[in-house]
Amino acid sequence: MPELPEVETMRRDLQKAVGRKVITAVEVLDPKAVAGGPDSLTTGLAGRHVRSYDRRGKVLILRLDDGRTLLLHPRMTGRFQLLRPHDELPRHARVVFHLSGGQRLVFEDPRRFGRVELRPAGEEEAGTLLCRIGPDATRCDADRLREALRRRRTPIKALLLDQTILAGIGNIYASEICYRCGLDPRTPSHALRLPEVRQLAAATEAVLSEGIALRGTTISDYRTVGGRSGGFQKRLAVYGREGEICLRAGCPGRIQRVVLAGRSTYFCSHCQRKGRRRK
DNA sequence: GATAATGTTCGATC
DNA sequence: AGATCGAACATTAT
Repeated sequence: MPELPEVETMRRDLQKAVGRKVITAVEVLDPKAVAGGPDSLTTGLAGRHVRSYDRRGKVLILRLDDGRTLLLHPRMTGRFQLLRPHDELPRHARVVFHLSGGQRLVFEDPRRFGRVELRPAGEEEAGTLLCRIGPDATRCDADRLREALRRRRTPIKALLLDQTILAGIGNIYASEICYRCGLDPRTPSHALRLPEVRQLAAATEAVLSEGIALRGTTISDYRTVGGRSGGFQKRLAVYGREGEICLRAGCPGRIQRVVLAGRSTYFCSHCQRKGRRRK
C-alpha cells in the first residue's frame, strides 16, 4: 500500500530492472485497471521503450520514446513484479507488459483501486492521475505550506493527507511526521505559526527521505519489485503502536489512537502538543 | 462474521 | 463558494 517512499522505491527498481528494454506487447487482464479504456494501452505500445522514470507524489511517470507518458497510481494494493519466462502470473495480475528478452512486467492489484493511464505527448498533466495533485512532498516549501494552512480549520494531519497541498504523504507517514516535529495531529491547521510550519516542513522531508533510504514500509502487502519487504517498519515511532510506550527516552506516555478524516491516527499525547513543538 | 487495511473521489451538508 | 464529512469503490487478512 504505497505512499511516496514506496513509489519512489518502485521507480528506482523499475529504472534498474527494466531500463530501456523494449515493450513487445501489452495484455490488459482487468479493463478496470486502465483509465481511458483497455484499448488505449494495447494500441501502439509494441516497440516502444521507457526513456525516463519519474514520479510525483504517489504517481509513477514513465516517459516513452515516442513522447507519450504512461502514468500509474498503485492506490492501496498495486505493485509491480518482474517475472522470468517460466514464472506463473500472480493471482491478481491486472496488466502484463511483455519485454524484449522474454521477461514480463506485471502490475498486480488485489483490491483493484490502482490505475494505469497512457497520455498523449504533452498532455500528461491533464490526465485523471496528475491533474489534482500539488508539488511533491520531498520538496516541502514552508512559506507555501503556511499559506495553504492558514485559513483551514481541519486537523493538521488531515491536511498532510490532502494531495492537492503536498503530493505523496499517506496515512503512515502523516502520523510519523507529526510525531517527529512534536505536533498534535488534531491541531487545527490555522493554529500553526511560521516556526511550527518550518518544523513541519523539515520533519516531512526528513521522514520521507528516511523512508526512501530504507526502501519503504512493509506492514502487510507492500513489496519491492524484487519481492522484498521494505525496512522503515522497524523505525515507526507511533503508527500501529496503540497502547505501547513512547519510544522517546524517558517519556512515560503511551501511544494513543484516534480517527481523523476517517483514518487511524497515532500519537503520543505527552510528546505532541497543539501548536507547539517539542524541543 | 465483523472489522480494518499504507488511497482517492463523490455527493450531501454545513 | 468553499470546507468538511461519510460513504463508496473491492478484496483480503485477522
